[in-house]
Amino acid sequence: MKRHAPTLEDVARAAGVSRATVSRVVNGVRNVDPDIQELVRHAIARTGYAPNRAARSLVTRRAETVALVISGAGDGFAARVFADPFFGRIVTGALGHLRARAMHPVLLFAESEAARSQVVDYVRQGSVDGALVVSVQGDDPLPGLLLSSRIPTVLFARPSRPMPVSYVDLDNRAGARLAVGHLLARGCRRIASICAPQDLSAGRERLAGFREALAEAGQVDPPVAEGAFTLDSGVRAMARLLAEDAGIDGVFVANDLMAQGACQLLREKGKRVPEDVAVVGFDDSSIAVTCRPPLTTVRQPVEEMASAMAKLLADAVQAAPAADSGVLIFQPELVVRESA
Amino acid sequence: MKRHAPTLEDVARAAGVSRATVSRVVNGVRNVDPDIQELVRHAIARTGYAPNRAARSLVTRRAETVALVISGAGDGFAARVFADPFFGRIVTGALGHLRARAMHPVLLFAESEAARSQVVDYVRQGSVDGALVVSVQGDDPLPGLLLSSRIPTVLFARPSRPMPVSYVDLDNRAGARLAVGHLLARGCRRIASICAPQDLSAGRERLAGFREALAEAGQVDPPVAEGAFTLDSGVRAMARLLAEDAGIDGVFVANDLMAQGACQLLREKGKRVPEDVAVVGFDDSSIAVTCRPPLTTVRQPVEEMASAMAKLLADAVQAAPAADSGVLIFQPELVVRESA
DNA sequence: ATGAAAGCGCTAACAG
DNA sequence: CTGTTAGCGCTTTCAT
Repeated sequence: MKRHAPTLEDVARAAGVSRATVSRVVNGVRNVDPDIQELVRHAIARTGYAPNRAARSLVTRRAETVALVISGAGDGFAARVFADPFFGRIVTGALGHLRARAMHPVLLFAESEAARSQVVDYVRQGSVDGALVVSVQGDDPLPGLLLSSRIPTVLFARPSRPMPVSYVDLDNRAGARLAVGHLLARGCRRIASICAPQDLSAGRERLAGFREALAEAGQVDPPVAEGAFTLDSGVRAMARLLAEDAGIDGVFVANDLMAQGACQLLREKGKRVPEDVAVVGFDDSSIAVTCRPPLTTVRQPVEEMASAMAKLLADAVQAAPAADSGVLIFQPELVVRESA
Repeated sequence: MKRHAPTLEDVARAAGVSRATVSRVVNGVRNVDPDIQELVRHAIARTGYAPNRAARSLVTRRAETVALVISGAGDGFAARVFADPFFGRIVTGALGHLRARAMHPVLLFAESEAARSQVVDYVRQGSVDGALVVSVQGDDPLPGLLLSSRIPTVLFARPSRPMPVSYVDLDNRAGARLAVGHLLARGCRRIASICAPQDLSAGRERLAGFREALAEAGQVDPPVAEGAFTLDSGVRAMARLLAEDAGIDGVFVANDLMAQGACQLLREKGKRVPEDVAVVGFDDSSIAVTCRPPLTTVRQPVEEMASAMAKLLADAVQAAPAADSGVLIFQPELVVRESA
């Protein structure tokens, strides 16, 4: 048995041609005699050859790989990410586009200072050609680090502090207005909100849209409680809201997971959803369907957005090292189910 | 501005030493004069040098990276994976160990034939030193492919067909017996099960343990319905069970997600949990806590198992190419909450 | 259309 | 303790 994996050299010898020819066949470069191609393919199959990525990457200066970084913080971060279908949609969307471009996606978690710098090292070492990053935390230092390392980067959602970087985002303000409009239309008179962390651009925008729409309808200073995107935090926020004003008859919640939490608490407090309190979520994640009752929610076209993100990155990688940044804003859509 | 990233050569020049010396400093090899070390470190910082992974990997024949492959099938596979906290626990556990060994985890999805062969290519190209694989599907061809590519591999759970590969697993049979024992002890007389896919070893073992324990207590041929680990399938399986025998007063469900589905259906049918029907889940995932009522469940020490898996792999990578396979079996534990 | 040869950036003997 | 040197496996001009 051979010690090492077969190399181009081995295949060349087996086929009786030069390394260069085998390389051409492997890479599908034309200008190779069909007969010889056949010969080489045979030799490849016989030897069980697989190109060595490191060697190739060393000369092409390409890894054919992009990082998909989920950046946040706290204990059990990975566990939390895996409890939220939202990320599954992002991964699905990005995968679709990357597979087509024959780019390998590599999922990385940056949940701590140490992990973050490991991620930065990883990309700086040329292991990937670029990074797609999803921050769950406001003021995430990662985009800045990546940017100053001159790594092609595309963010999901606008960075909390302005910087020259590409990103895709949802028109969050419009989403909130959609939700409030629906609540108003079904006759709610006392509307509250469980908002997202305010250090996140999306969190601020959704709250701003909520307040604007409500102000236009004449309700000022509505009850608001902040959650952290988790189910638990939704339960607690709803409890606070009820304590503040027991007469609430409509709630706009900044994501589906917290909306599910709100529904749970409401039921425990003897309130019927939507008869006593109508609830509108955000994201249209799979939870919206499995929740009891199924959630009326603001649909974010996550898969499309993630796919666009991948496309933006692929373009940036292909182009000059410093391609100019692109921004893509998507429009939300209201999906009416039973909770409101 | 420089065209390319700085290389060892650049740093060496800047520090007035040879490439080898810089390399030694970078890799923490001793035998380097402290003063020179300082000098070199300075030069590294000034130039913003980061070692090129491809070049290093080419000579060391190490990628310092392992793949964590989640293998299954079907549309929206990634989405389903991200809806199940179980995987989050695996990732968390594996990450802990890998980070300590300065190994980079790369999460890969093998949800289709095409994706699977991409994964195999990826590992065969030497992009990773080994693979940790979690199959959600019986008869997964991936372990076999990896094995015949002579890639160090460790599986989560026993492969459906015997093969010389390392794996960690739970004593699933014991877990089922724990659950049945509890149901029996609380007085259930008519116990059913929502089992997992029977092409999975874990599915077969849990069902076997269930039947054994019940047979010993004198209940033969209990009602059984198969689910697919998803919430939806749990709902449907529970409906079938009830249709078959309305007198069921206890259910052993093969995972928490399906148990949640069962609880939902039970409630809709006007049955109280646990008063009318007691439900025991499996895994002790985060769902067990957030479910209403919180689930009594069989705890699987997933994080520990995943960590052990990573350790097994790291050892295999360090050792000879063909280190002998190791098998580690963990014991389950019953966690009593409110559902039974 | 094919081959020869020059590196890509790094590590690891081997000298000194 | 430090420098010199020989590749690792591959792509890519440049000849032929």
